[in-house]
This record gives sequence, C-alpha cells and structure tokens, in this order.
Amino acid sequence: MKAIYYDIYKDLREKIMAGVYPYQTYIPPELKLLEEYECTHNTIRKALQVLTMHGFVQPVRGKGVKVIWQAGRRTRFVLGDIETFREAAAKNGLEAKTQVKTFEHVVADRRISEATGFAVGDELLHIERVRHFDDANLIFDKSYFRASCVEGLTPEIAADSIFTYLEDELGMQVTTSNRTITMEYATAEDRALLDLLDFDMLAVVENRTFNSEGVHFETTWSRHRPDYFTFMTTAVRGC
Amino acid sequence: MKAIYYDIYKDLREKIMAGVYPYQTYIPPELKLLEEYECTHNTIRKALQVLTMHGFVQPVRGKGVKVIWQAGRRTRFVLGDIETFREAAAKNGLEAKTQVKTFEHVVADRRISEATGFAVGDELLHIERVRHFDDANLIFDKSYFRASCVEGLTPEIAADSIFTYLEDELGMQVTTSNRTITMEYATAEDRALLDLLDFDMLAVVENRTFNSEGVHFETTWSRHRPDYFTFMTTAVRGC
DNA sequence: GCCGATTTGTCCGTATGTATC
DNA sequence: CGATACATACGGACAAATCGG
Repeated sequence: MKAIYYDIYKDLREKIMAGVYPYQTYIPPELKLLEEYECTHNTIRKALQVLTMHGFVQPVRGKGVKVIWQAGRRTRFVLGDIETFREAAAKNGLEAKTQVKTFEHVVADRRISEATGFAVGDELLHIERVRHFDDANLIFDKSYFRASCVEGLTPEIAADSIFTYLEDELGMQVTTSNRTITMEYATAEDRALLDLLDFDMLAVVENRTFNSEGVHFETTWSRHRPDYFTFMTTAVRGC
Repeated sequence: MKAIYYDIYKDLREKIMAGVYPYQTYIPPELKLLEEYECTHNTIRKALQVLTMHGFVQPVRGKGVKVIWQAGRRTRFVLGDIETFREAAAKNGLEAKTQVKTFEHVVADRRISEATGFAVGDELLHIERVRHFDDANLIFDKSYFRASCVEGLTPEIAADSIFTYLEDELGMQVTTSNRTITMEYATAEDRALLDLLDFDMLAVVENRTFNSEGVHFETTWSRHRPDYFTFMTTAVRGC
C-alpha cells in the first residue's frame, strides 16, 4: 500500500494508539493536517474515513474529529481484520504450530457447492488443519480452495502459512472476506482432533474470501474452542 | 440520509439483490453510471466505495466492478449492521416481545467502569431485558446507558424500543458501534430467564455504542441462545 | 511486443452546504 | 453574525492495470 492517504492513516492510528491523541479528545482539524502532511483536503478526508471505519475516531460536524478508541483489554485469541493465522497469533503473543490432517483434490458436488458457494464441478483443494498453541489443539480449520488459484501448494506449505505463500509466491491479493459467526455442537471429529476439555460447543467462523480479481477462491470453517475465541468488529452507520 | 451518493448506493444495492447485476458479472463502468445518475465520477466512486465496504462488489483495476454478493441462506436470527432489535427481528420475519427485568439508576464504581468503559462516577441507567420470539425467551440483554443521554426514558419505552425513542424523540444519532463476540457459560440467571433447553453456553455480543457527538452512551451485553445466533460481517483489505 | 482504448485508483483545487461556537 | 470545522459535490489530471488489434 503506497498511497499517501494510507500512510497518513497509519501515522494517525499510531498516534492514537500511543496516546498522543487521547480518548475523547479531538485530533487536529483538517486545515492543520493539510500543513502537517502537505497534501489536500481530499487526501486527508480519505485517511480519516479509513480511521473512522476502523473505529478509532468519529467526526463530529462543526466541532472536530473525536478519538473513540480505548486501549483494550484483549483476552486470549482475538480475531478481527483480514490477517493470517500466524499474524493473529503473533499479535496475541502466542507461538503457534499447525498440523495438516487432510490434503486432497476434490470436485465440488451438489453438497459441497451449497456449503461453500463454489459451483458444482469446480476443482477444489480440500485441506484440514489443526492449530496448536498454549500446549493445546485449539482450532480446527476445514478449508476448500479453488485449485486454479493455489497452484504449487503442498502440505508443507499448508503447515506453514498458505496466505503468505499465495501473496508472496503467487502474487495473489486477498481483498474481501465475508464472515459468518455461529455456534455449533462439537462433533466426534472435533473431539478427536482438539483438546476440548469439557466444552461441547464451538465458535465457528465461516470465511468466504475473494482475491483482487473478485474471484471467490476460499471457503474455510474455523472451529474454535470457546475460551480462546474473541471476535472484534466495528459497525459505522451509513458507511 | 439525503446525500446523492447514498441514493446511488441504495439503487445499486437493490439491483444487485434483485439479480439485475448477477453474481460474478461486472456492473456498468463509471462512465456509464455518470450518464445514468447524472453526477460526477467522484460521486459514483463514493457510492461504489460503500457498496464495496458492505461486501456487495469488488473493483478490479482495468476490468470493472464485479458483483461478489450471493443470495444468502440466512438461518434464524441474523445480526450485522447497526439496527435496532426490532428491525433485526422484522428482517428475520419474527414477531418479538420484550420484557423489562431491571430498570434502575446506578453510579459507575470501579467494577462497572472496567466492564463497561464508562468512567468511575458516571451516572448510568442499568436496564435488563428479555427478548421473546418463536415462543421462547431467546436473548437476555444487560445494558448500561449514560443517564444524561437518555432523559425521560421509562420502563414502558424500554419494553418497546429504546433506540427508536432516542432517535425519534431525543434526536440522537447512533453512529459507531464497537462489537466483541465471545462465548460464555450460562449462569443461573440466564437459566432462570431464558428457555435454554440443553444449551449450557451462550453467544455474547458486547456492544459499545457512540452517538454522533462521539460520546460513548451505551454498553450492552446481548446473551443469545446458540441455535438462534448468527453474526455476519465483511472485512475489506485496506479499507 | 507495442500501441491505444477502456476502466479503476489516486490526488489536486475549488465551491457550497451545514453545524457549532 | 462571523469564524471554524466537517460534508458533499464538481471538474480535471495523471497513474496503473487490462485487453484487443
């Protein structure tokens, strides 16, 4: 991301998180920011818009742009923006290991098609992985990738980071992700693969991911042990 | 919302949901849309940006703007954008009733402050409500409102719709909502108030809401019976 | 492989409206 | 009422990616 507005966004975000612009105060007005970043009006606004969408600030007409982000008490494993499992784990201060349980080519039949959103007949790669950290198997990922989008993928790469491979080696850009969160009973398979303790339900995140070409290339169900599951998001009226 | 870009957004959204612009096809390019809506390219771009943020389309450089929205099979009770409980229930085709269990003024002590994000000493209104539909008590809402933001609120209004009252009567605008989703064990209180069947865990949505002045005026925990809980959201890289 | 047409992405500069103080 | 500050819209310019000839 080499856009000017994005650099400004990142800079402002840093300052908010560092407490330079504290909770419930106003950041400098557009006119000041113009001078500081030496750009126009519109570019500042674009940066502020992204900042707003991410829940850091809220513009108040006639007054200014107010900081609404509070330093968070985050517990265990927090999901949110688009990021790789490895990135998320690192951000949560956890060292993670991944074990590949299934790695096979399949052709989408009617049942798979309805569950994943792929078309019947699509060539897919079916991958199942168990995520291990804090001395326990905590997440079970069941994924279907569009085969033509993940050429050269091997079980070894799947054990490392599929998304890093796709972005760095294949030059693909992950762009949009539609997510659905539900709760489901643990299956015998979950119990066999995960360290579930007494939990009999799981938090399930269904993820349908599109690349920069607008092609749906992945549907994954991440099945989380409840005590390690936290999902954060921001909704903004009208945006 | 009287902005031009917002009308264009709504029109395009309708056409996508109606199938006028089907899944995986390109919508007309900017130049066509300029003519159709008689505005400038910047206004079109703003509308497309909102459409993108909501997961309906994805722009592809040099090619066009591709529809990535698929008609969904939504199950039971679906949450997502900012909307009142009543709106959400209606959208899911359910007729809902609300029972007010608690309605009292409190002053935030250290414990409440840490849980809600309000400051110690803030005057709050503590409201607990049970949501009933499909012949069962399915959601338990524990809320704290900033008292100065909800003047004139009564238990009767709370049984109807607090948000409708705030927006229509007090002229407040709900703008930003920071949400955290977790799973928790059901408490004795949950069991007493809800029809939990055999479920021993709940989906809990913590909601911290800010009005158009950037003032944090509400923290609510909505405790949902798992089989009626679905949460949908869209994440877009860079936005 | 190159060039030009198409299409989206970014940025500039300006103008006007609306809300606050 | 005027100054300040955000919101919307216009019009123009150039960059970057794609596609067809």
